[in-house]
Amino acid sequence: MQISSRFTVAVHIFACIHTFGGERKVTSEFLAMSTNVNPVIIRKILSQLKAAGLVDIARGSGGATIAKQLCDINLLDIYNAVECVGGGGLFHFHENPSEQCPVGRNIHRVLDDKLVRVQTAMENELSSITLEDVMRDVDRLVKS
Amino acid sequence: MQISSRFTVAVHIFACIHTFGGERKVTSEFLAMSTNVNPVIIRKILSQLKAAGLVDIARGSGGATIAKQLCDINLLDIYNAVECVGGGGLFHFHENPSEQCPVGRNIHRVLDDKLVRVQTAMENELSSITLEDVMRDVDRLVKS
DNA sequence: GATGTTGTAATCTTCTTGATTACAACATCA
DNA sequence: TGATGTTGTAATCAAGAAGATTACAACATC
Repeated sequence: MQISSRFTVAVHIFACIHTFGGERKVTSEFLAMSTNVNPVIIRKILSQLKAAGLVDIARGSGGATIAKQLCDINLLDIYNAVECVGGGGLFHFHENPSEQCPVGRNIHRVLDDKLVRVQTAMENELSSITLEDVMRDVDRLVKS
Repeated sequence: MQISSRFTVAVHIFACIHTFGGERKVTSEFLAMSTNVNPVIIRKILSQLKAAGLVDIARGSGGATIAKQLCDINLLDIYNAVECVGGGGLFHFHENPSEQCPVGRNIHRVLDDKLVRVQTAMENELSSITLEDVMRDVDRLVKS
C-alpha cells in the first residue's frame, strides 16, 4: 500500500509555480499539462494547499502562487495538507479484534505507542526537507 | 492512505502464538477468532510469514509456531513479509509527467532521493523494535 | 457582458483489500 | 484404510479509495 500520488503531485505543483510563476500565469490547466493529471484533481489539491495556507489562488483571474518563503514550507506541511490522515494515522488497524481473547483485547494498547514512534520518525524526516532544498535541485536540473 | 491492516494482523498472530502456543494448537481458525479476520486471509498472511522464514506451519496436522528467537525478529521483517512492496516504495508517484515540461521531465530525479530518505527513516524505526519488545508488553497486559 | 478561470457536485472506471465459498492436498489417528 | 481436522489456493463478491471526466455555477477582469 502506498501513500497517494497527491503528495508528489503537490510537490510538482510547487516546482511549477517556482519555475514558471515569474513568466506566466500558473493555472490548473497548465499544471494538468505538466503533471498529466486531470485539472479537476489539480484544483482539488490546490484547494487543500490553500486551506493549509501554503498557496494563494486568484479566484476569477486564475493562477496560483506560493504563500510563504520556500524555507518556511517543508514536505511534512505538504503531506499533512494533501493526505487527509483523518485521525487514522499511517498504520491501519484491523477493527474489532476479539474482546474475549486476552491478546485481542490488548493488541491496540501494545502496538499504539510503537507505531506512533515509527510514524513520528517518518514525519521528522519529512519535516527536515524544505521546499528550498527541493527547488535547489529543481533549478539545477531545469536550467541544464 | 494507510498501510494495510495485514501488518497489525501479522503482529497479532505472533502475539497469539507467543501467548497460546504452549497450551494449544494455534490454527488459522483460532487466529481468525482472536483477530476477527477471515481464516483464509489469516492463512494467506501466515503463508507470507512462512515464506519470509518467520513462522513454521504444520501442513496436515495444523498449527503455527514462531521460527526464530523473539529478539531476532523485528517489525521491519514483518512489514516486509506482508506488505508486498513490489519495488514501488512507500510513496506513489503520478505516472507520466509531461516530457515536454522541464519540471515534469525532472520531478522524479528531484524527489527520488529525498523520498528514499523518508522511507529509510521509517524502516530504521521499524527495525529497531523487536518481537521481544512487543511480547514484553503483551505479557504484562495479558497477565494482569 | 464576454472570456477565462476556479469551486464543486455527480458519475464512472479502475484498483486494492478483505470476505466468502469451494475444494484439493496433506497429516494424524482410530 | 478411512474419517477428521487442517492448510493451500483459486475464484468470486462487496466495499472503499483514487483518479478521470462532465457539467455548471461563481467569480474577476477586460
